[in-house]
Amino acid sequence: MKRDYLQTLETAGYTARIKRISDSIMYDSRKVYATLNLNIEPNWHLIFLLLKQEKKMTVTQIAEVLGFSHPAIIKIVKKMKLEKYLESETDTKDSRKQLIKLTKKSLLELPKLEEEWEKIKKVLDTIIDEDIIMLLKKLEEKLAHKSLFQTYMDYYKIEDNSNTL
Amino acid sequence: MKRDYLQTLETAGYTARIKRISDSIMYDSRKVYATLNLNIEPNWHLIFLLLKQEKKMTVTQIAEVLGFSHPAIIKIVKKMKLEKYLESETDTKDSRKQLIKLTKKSLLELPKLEEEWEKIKKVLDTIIDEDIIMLLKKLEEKLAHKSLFQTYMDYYKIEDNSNTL
DNA sequence: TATATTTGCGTAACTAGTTACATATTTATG
DNA sequence: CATAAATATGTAACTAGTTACGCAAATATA
Repeated sequence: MKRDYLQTLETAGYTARIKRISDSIMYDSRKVYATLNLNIEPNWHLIFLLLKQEKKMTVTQIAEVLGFSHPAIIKIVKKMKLEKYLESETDTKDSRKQLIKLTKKSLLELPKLEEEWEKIKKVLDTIIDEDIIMLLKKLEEKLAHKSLFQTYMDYYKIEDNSNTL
Repeated sequence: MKRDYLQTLETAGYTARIKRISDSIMYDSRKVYATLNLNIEPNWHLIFLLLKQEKKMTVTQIAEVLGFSHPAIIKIVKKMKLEKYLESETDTKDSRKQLIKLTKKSLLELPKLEEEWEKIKKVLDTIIDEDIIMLLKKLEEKLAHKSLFQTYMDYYKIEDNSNTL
């Protein structure tokens, strides 16, 4: 039986194929970290880069900037704190806000991590070229303008009364 | 703070962006099904299409064809069985094998479901064009030839002794 | 100023996948 | 023919995300 069956499945196929690619990159990154004995998870990379640059950020800010839900950020931060890569302090002006920042350990290990990321980047560059980056942008613009769900609702003029119940 | 921050993050950004797109499509599909009061999950679509065509398949066959791990298929099948969309029988020639097939309920509801999928397809077609499909193929070919992990290992001539421990 | 609304964080329960391990059956081999 | 290896299914424990809900603090409003 053909292994590229997904390609024959049209709609369901496209989205599954995108997910397949995305998943395989993630799980492979994980394997690379494991092989290097780095106690780091793939999605931490984003947080490191972000906080290196911005120094202190709140949960909500990180979620907003990376496009995740805030509970996702809380989970990642919690784990990174356990590994002593992050610490947080309460904002003196607004006690609801938790200011999250890199620890000394992070800053110490960052050069080594950056070296590894550079090596991973070289490998990823053999897969992801200019065309793909352009296309990512195109897709993002389409989805940023209006979500797929909203497009569907508008297309068929369905009224979303999920908020009015 | 800019919302397209991911675009500045290079390597980590690309993979996160692909995941972001893939996730948003999935969660939006889920919303569409919910709005239509269809008690169906997005990834069931693939199973329906596959079994409609192939009639009977084993867990391993489905996993192979769709590119999932076999436990993933077991989970999906289990849920679809609970909703009476699938049933299975033990292969008479090889009692290890479970032959999975659509139920009468599935066959009865399929026309209606296909109608809905056609509507969803129209909306997805406003996002996914020829360029994107071509690119998907390109990416898949690169990854099919050699996994990212293997590419990394070969690139830096690291010996994978995870199997020899 | 008192009350209502918004905002920020956190948790719970869910989905979708993975790898690693266990068990049973079938097939291959000495 | 007995034993070893491969195959098929299933379970457990894990990751990564989501939505829905609760609570407290800050802000807006009557």
